[in-house]
Amino acid sequence: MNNKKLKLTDLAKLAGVSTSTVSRALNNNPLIKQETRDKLQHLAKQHNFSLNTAASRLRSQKTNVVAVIINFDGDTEQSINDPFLLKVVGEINLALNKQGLELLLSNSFMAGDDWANYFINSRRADGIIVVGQGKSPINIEAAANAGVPLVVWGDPKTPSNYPIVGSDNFVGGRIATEHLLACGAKHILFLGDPAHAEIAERYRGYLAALAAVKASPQVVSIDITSSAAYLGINQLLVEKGLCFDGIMACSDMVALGAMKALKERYISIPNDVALVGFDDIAMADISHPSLSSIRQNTQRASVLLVEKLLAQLQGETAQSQVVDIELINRQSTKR
Amino acid sequence: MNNKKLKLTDLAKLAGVSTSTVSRALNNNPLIKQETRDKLQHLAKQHNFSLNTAASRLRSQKTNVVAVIINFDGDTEQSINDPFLLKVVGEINLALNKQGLELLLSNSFMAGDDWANYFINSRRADGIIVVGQGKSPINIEAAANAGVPLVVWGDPKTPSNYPIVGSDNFVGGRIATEHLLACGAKHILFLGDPAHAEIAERYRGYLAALAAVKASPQVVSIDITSSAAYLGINQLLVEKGLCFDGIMACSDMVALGAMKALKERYISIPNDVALVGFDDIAMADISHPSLSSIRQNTQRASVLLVEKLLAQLQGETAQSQVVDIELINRQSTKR
DNA sequence: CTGAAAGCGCTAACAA
DNA sequence: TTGTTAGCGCTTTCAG
Repeated sequence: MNNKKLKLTDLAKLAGVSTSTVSRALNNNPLIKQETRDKLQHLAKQHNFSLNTAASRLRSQKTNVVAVIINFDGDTEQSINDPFLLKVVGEINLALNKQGLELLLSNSFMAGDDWANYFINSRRADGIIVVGQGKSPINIEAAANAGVPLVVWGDPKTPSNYPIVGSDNFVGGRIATEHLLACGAKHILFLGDPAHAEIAERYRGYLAALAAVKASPQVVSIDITSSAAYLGINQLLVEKGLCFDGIMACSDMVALGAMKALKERYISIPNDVALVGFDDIAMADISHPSLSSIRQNTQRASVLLVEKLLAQLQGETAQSQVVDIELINRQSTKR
Repeated sequence: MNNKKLKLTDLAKLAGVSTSTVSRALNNNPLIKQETRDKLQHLAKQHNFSLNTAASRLRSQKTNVVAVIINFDGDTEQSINDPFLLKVVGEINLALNKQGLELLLSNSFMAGDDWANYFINSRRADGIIVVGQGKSPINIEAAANAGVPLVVWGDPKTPSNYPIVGSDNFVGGRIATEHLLACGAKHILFLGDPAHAEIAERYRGYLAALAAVKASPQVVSIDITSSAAYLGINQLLVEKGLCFDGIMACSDMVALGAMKALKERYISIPNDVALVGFDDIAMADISHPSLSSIRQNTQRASVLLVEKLLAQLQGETAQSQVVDIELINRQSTKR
């Protein structure tokens, strides 16, 4: 590092041009002749010069930063360790980077309840991506109503005044259940908490598939964690014995927890109980038996989230949008 | 949101004091009488006022932001999806937040090679936390040499001019291997790539444990992913048959991949092959059989990383430090 | 304990 | 196509 941090003025002097020319050149402003731009950009690199983002943000009222909030419910054990949510964050990071945007990772601890104020008024970020609807959307709604550019990963069918991108959870729940039925399951359990927005839709899909064949539903309502699933299935087996032959789990982590409980009792998967998860996390493929799952196209969703946020930053409006889902058929449902 | 974003001047007028007083009050400067401070802070809340971070960063030359770089090797498939690294990031986020610092999530794509320039010169962040040493530390070294406040999650025994916090990987590798030996394993495989800094130490620990009982080592060098492990073990079984009775895996994901390959061939775990992983991710407990593993105290490490970074920001120096590890004994090594 | 005033480093309107 | 210049909103020195 040099003794002294250069500033734009210094670079301008070195190059024998004005500061505005350097500023424009470094920002790739087409007003500046290509040749001049190249020369100045090269000079900047040579001298290890970087624009002071604080100054340029102050001046331009624009940060090129997007805040990403992982929106957990207060009362769940689902946490920052949840592999699926983290995968989504990772892919949002990539999608943002491709647009030259940076990611400020945040959570309700830092941001409090007034997201508009914390992120936007304070010029910490230009917009917000919320990962997960949670059970109560009041913070999201408040921010959206305050006019904050904001998009949400969640269930796109939820009525809202902000764009939600996510899978068609209803269809996901339905095809998962239909697949279990096709595998011969008659008594299919729904494992998950239908109070949660996305899971509620999966549950509706499950109900629809069962209704079509006049089968009756059975819910084991548990927190979205492996261990809750493990304990829930264990308890059910103790109390009622093997009263089911299929499980539609609300997530892969939940499915894997259930699987463990079954395997410990030597209940054969898929022969005695067939199992479908949701998310298609890496572990679904590596578990034994491998877990059939509904794959969510998180990569596409991330790109869409960023696009819709950019649209809002440019004053346009954006709509909720559904991304594809796909049933991945693995050993846990093969007969 | 109000029609107009308030600024400090406006708030000062409203309160009938000077801007400096408001600035000090909001920054909790003890120069200001407690009563005045309370009054002004309350007023700010009432009017939904937030300091403009861009302006204050420009003026104070301080961002209160820490960049976190997930440092993958270019030639690995290990990715942002790796559950362990993401867990570390999550815990760093918490530790930073507790100190009032924010987390800018970054990667080599955005930051390029000159981290000092990209993050510090540009005033994007005050310091850097690097998660993972990677195979080549040149970017880290360059940044440290440039005087950037920087800490690394990695192997603390690596000689370096920057503080590294992490587990004693040598001891981890040794006690894992000793545990396998104690379970009766004679031919223990090391599954992982010893070219990687942290894994190299685990490998040394493995060698030391074997040397103590005059057992001979056998390495299957693979990329740090489940599928590489699955393929690697599969191939070994095809080519040489079951020529081992224990596996010391360099990570849980790797162990789980190996486990799948074994289970598919009806090789009993732990009776035919005992298995220990590293990291103790959530899946270790939920796999069947559950996976014995070396737990790394990532929470403690995160707190230390942040402390050491803060020390550097205050001009002090900080040393590398080891955090505890713990063998978690589960079914994959029970005999 | 509080106020006045300078200036952090950049961008963009306006001028040339 | 480039230069001149004002000012973004805050913090902090210096003065009281």
